[in-house]
Amino acid sequence: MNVFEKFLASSPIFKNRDVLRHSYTPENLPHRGEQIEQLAILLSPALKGGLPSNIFIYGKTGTGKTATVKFVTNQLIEFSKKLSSNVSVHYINCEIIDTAYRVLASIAKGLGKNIPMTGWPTDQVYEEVCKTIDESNTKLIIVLDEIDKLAKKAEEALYSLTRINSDLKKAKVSLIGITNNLKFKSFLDARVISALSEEELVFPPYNAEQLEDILRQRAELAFNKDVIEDGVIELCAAIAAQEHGDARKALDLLRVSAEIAEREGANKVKVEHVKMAIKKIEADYVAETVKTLPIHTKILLYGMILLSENQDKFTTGEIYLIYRKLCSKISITPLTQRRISDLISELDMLGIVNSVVISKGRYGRTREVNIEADLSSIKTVLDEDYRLKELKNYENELKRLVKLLV
DNA sequence: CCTCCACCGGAAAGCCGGGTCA
DNA sequence: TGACCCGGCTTTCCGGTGGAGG
Repeated sequence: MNVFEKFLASSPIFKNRDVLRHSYTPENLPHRGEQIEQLAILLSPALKGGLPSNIFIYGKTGTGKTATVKFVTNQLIEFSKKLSSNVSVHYINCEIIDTAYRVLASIAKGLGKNIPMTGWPTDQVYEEVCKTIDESNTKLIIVLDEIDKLAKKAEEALYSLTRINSDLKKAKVSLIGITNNLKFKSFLDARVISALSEEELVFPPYNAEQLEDILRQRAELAFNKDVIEDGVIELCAAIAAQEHGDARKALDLLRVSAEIAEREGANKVKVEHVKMAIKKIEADYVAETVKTLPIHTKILLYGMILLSENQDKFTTGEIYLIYRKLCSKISITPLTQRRISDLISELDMLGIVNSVVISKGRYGRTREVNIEADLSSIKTVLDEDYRLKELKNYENELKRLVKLLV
């Protein structure tokens, strides 16, 4: 039997797993009716030959911003074809396309004009883009997803985009900016903000009930009949609702649960699979986070793990002492305590450790730290770092030092 | 009630790599 | 091409502080 044969056999659980992926845009969006309606109203002038206002959309991750915009713009395109009015939409994810140059090149490309990846001065590209847009003679709607990623690098470009209509003769451009950064407004140039947010749309987080509806709708498409046991969807929804109502998280959780069930050879997804999925997602997060940490933070964590063998809470001072020791062993120049203090806060933000500032009276004021994430997941990742390999040789010496501290 | 510990955490300046502009 | 700028990281400096012990 060919090794691939068993993987080809149709899954007892999944009917179509793509439905659970982030990239999937569903045919209807539960509990976003209001936002869809508002967006449609704002965009409708494009169909009547008018110019829609620029729109700014806020909302945390997984609140359906991108899905809603894609949904509405797709409908807009569809409808404009019926009316044979000339409307087009260009979607840009600013996390991927993150410089002024690339944004402009991307717009040009969307209209069928290729611009070399590098080489031209930006203002020449801008002129070229204007020309191209004008030639196309269309109502162009540009969607800038994750616009905060762009703003830091290319504020100037944003500004010129907001004023592009004065450089156009026939065509018209309106912009839709999307961000999950609620503080975005405060650090952007006021001119740009006021130009961009002629209209604003806010996407509130979903609550547990709404998440359940979303999950049920997708589950219907993604799974075979009756493979999801009672309580599974409710649990996924409840967990995601706790973490700011993120639909993306809820869908991930459901998908991973089902994948675990499938791998186990089970023919139903049970509540216990969800519990395993929660653990797996958590472990994956820790592994991924720790892996990408800078070396000093890794050393710091390594030290904390050593400390945690003898005590479950430690102070900044203790951590710093061990940290310096570790640095000298692998000949890396240590950072100052002030910096380490900040690194500990960063680990706290990432949810790897937990730190609280406490006062021990006569014995000073310090931060009390304990490791929150799964120890063994952290260890595994740290052991993979070649720069920390050397430390294995000093294990006994280091353990003795740690004992002395207690 | 005062002291004084052991660190917190803000401010500012230095350093460095990468990008921009004339 | 070199001067210049920018943002992230780090150091230096330092005023501030909750509460156990006197």
